[in-house]
Amino acid sequence: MITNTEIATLLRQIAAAYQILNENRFRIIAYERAADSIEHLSSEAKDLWDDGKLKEIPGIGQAMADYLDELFRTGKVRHFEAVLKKVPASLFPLLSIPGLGPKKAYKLAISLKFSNPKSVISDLAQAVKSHKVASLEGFGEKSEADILEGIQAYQRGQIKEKRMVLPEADQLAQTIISYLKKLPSVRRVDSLGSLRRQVSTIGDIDIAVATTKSSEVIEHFCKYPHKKLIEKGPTGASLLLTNGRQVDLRVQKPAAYGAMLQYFTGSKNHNIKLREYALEKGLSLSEYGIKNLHTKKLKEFSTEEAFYQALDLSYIPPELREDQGEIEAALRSGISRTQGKPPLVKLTDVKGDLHVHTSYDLQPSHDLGADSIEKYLDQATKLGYEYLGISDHNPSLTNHSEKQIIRIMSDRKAYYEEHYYSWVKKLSKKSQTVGRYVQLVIMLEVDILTDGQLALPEMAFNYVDAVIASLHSSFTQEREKISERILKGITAHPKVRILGHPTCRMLGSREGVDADWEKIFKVCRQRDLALEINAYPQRLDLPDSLVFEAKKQGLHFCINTDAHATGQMNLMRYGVSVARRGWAVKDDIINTLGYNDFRKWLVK
DNA sequence: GCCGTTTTCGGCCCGACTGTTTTCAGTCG
Repeated sequence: MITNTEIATLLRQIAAAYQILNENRFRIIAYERAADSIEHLSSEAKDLWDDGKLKEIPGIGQAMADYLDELFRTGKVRHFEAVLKKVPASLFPLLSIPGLGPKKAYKLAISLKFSNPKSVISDLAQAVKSHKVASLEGFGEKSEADILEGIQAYQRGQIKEKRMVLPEADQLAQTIISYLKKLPSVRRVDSLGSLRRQVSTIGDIDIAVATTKSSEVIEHFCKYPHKKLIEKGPTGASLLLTNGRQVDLRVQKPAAYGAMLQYFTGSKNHNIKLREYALEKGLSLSEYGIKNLHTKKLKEFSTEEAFYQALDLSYIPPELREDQGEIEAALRSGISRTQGKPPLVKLTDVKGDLHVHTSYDLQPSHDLGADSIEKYLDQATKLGYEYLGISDHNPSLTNHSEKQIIRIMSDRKAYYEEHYYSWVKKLSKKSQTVGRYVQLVIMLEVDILTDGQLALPEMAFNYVDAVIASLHSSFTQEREKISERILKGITAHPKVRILGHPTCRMLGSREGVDADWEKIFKVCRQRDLALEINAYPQRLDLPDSLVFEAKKQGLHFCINTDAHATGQMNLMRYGVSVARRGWAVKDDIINTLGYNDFRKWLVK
């Protein structure tokens, strides 16, 4: 099967070929945009094709849809092949080298007669070393050195550190931010880019500083422990840290800080759409401010709020800036200013965590947690929660008879209740206030087996309030099979109320399962089931893009940490970020309900 | 080649940097 990445690569090759052939530059941009769009799709383009929905992809029109149709039917596109035949195939690998674009790569491939795409990069390195490049028109001494460095950077990139998960990036950014704040001339510091937008994985750390003494700040930044100073100029600097991570600093005077913050927060597509929108008003946007195209005057902005306001838009939270309709939405709410920003769900809205694993040994199919129920209750109290759901893994099927499992489950319920009541008792002795203790919900995380059956005998359901159903095996099943499996699992028992970490992805190590989400969402909606937004940093599952889709269909979500130790309950905020990136408001999230309402939803 | 609260034609984001140039093309974010 042809993947989105492969399609994107193919479209970028066409764009590059067209660039060399001096084709209309907007046609080139159209191909690049289509490539970006397909690469960032939340589902496989092939599946959309199956459903006849290719043209719903932004940047895919009639012509592109026809080409892709041919690609999926026959495995190739005659038009693409004809275009690619006009340029040497050996130029494409060269595009991976920083500093080389289509024109230069073409020039090199033709002039130096590179014919083998597999060896072209080492062929080029060889050519540079024997100074065959400097004499070419448009190249010089410096180009040779740059190309060599580019090849080395490319080779390093091959073994480059994986992208960071959010907490790792957060922590690193915080360390640097505290370091920068030591300087009195630093007025304000913010993270920028994907970290500020709370994207699930982060490449580089970008940081902004507002100051009137930019050179002093840059000097201070460059003294931060590092392996290599990559770049240093009047507006910022870049460091490669000893842990292999890159940090970019941008400085700006306070009066113009807002435009800079906006510009470098991105996303690229958000900024492009915003500039197009501004142009219609006769305004041109840049990192320095807003220029009136008639008077040619540049207006500066100290805050982002003022920047968006000057465009007649209500403030758009960074998590939404992905060109998914947020500008149109801000425009609508901007008509009645009082409505202000969209009421996205906040961390403080969350009233309970329904997915934690304790150390109580019920001989489970998977792992136990590290801490006792009392410790979890204490932590939930500390976090200000109204309720806590214990969702251990089900007892293993292979090691127990049905009767034994029922026994284990009944013992477990008795154990939790006993410990809960003595915990409450102890607490009420200590404090004067009566009532208002964290409520305990006895749940279970039950495997959906490969055939869609739940890994818990019918009788054992009597000992739980509700169940989270999750996949923990056979992630590579075919789309149709795994979709049926999930549907069977979530409808197998009325006590199933939540679909746990739905895609089962592991960031950086495992793709999510390939399932028919539209169908699954429909059934969840019919049965009023919640989709879990698992806040565990390697999961962040549902992914934000699917939250966005599910929300459109009116589904509810439950943000859980899946904590295996009490400390991990603090990771809730990353789940909230995912929800926000999917445009979820408080009412979309089941565990923002007060205990009584929540209980009404949970126990049917 | 895409796209539409100026919709089926005629537009299409902005600026920095760099090296090879002598006014700019190419690349990048």
